[in-house]
Amino acid sequence: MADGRVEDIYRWLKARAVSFDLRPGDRINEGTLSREFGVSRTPLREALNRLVSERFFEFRAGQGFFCRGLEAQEIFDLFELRKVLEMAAARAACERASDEGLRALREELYAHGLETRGLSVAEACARDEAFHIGIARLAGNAELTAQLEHINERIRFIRWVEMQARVKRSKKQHVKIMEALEARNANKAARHLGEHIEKRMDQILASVRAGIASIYLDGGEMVQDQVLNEDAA
Amino acid sequence: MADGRVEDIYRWLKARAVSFDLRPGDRINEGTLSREFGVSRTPLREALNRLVSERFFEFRAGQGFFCRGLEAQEIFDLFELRKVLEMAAARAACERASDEGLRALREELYAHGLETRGLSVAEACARDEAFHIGIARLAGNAELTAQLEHINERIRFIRWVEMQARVKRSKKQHVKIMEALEARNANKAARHLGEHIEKRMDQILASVRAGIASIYLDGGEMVQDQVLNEDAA
DNA sequence: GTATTCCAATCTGTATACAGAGTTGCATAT
DNA sequence: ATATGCAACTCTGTATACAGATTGGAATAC
Repeated sequence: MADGRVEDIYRWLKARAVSFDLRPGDRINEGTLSREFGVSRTPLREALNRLVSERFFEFRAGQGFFCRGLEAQEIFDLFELRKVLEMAAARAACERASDEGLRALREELYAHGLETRGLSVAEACARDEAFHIGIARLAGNAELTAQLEHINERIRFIRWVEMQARVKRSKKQHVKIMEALEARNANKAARHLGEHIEKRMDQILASVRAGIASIYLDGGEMVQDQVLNEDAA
Repeated sequence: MADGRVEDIYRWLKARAVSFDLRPGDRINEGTLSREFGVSRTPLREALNRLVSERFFEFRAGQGFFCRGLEAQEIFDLFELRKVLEMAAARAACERASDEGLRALREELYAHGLETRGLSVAEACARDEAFHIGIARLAGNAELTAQLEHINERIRFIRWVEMQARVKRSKKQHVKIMEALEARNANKAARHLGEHIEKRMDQILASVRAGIASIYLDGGEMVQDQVLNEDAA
């Protein structure tokens, strides 16, 4: 006993929900899913209940669990929330970050954060997230960091879709943000970050539409596995 | 079947965790607790799993569930996060709120939000939260509002402790915030809110200590049930 | 007196069983 | 041909059963 199966199921389900491998709005058949993972329904439902609290699944009494939807307004709100949190994190980092912390972030950025050719969309996105989470860590607020990580998971699919379309600016913007942080210029850091994250509703609508298309297009490869090969802008 | 017992257990457990009726760090005995609520362990564990994702309980493999701790650093981080979110909400509200929305908020504030004498700490805190959540609603970002509500639940116990000590300034500050919102002066609204929410670590430490004392002082009444009778400041 | 080891009781983690609600599909009637 | 009702099946929601882990305590050794 005592080995945590729930933890494994939880991660497996979350990964499938993040990537919409389970389609938006789909009803979860507990029997099928538990057989698929080789466990009973009990721990499966425990994992699902955790994910309900994290908004990756919905629960409707008498009907069971459903995969989260993919709605533009929700994504828009999450991007706005992310912007608020990251700008606050950058300001706090300018005040509080240790010099070693800043140096480590810069080194990581220059070592792995600026070259995306040959990477899959998922890998490139992970490195982008790593830089942004790195800033949040420097702000020294664990709750803010955790909340940001959660938001990243919820918008990750849309970020994959966007990233497939265009990578270009990200790298230059990251360098500018890093420079502002090292100069401990809170206003500049926050401004660059804000512009970097800001999305208009029409952009999000387009990405959501593209995302839905790719979810229901069974033939092709998954978005996150596409390999990037643009020249660095 | 089909009636959601899990939902009821979830609310019951959350209420007990919010008020530290279950003491910080306490191990949860599933058998005892399920008998106490009159259900089996299965739905109890489903509810607990939800609350693990919401940080009201911890889960340690092989040992089961534990009530959340009460640690000053976490509370401090949550207050800081709350400040960030509320200031952003106020700015957004100044831009986007409808005139009717603002009017409704003001009327609610003047009707029920300014008189605390005779109220219990829990009631006074609920009215304070209602005003702040009202601002967030005017900002029109459902994710931000939900996140703020969640933070409020996690810091509510400490707010009860604080409120028992002093009520005074809140009311005047609320009036000032309301006036800034109606003037759609984003900087002023954000500044007043920021000052209103800001806490120093030493204040939080004092409240946490007072809170822990009141949790383990079995004799007295619970903090949240104390009745306020100060003159309005 | 203190530390250690072993045993018993307890409790967790998961599977399974079961009851009730919902759904699907076929057969029959109009 | 369409609609309706009944029956079989499926799936959810919860209880219970059971195996393995953990904890607490007593007994023993030092």
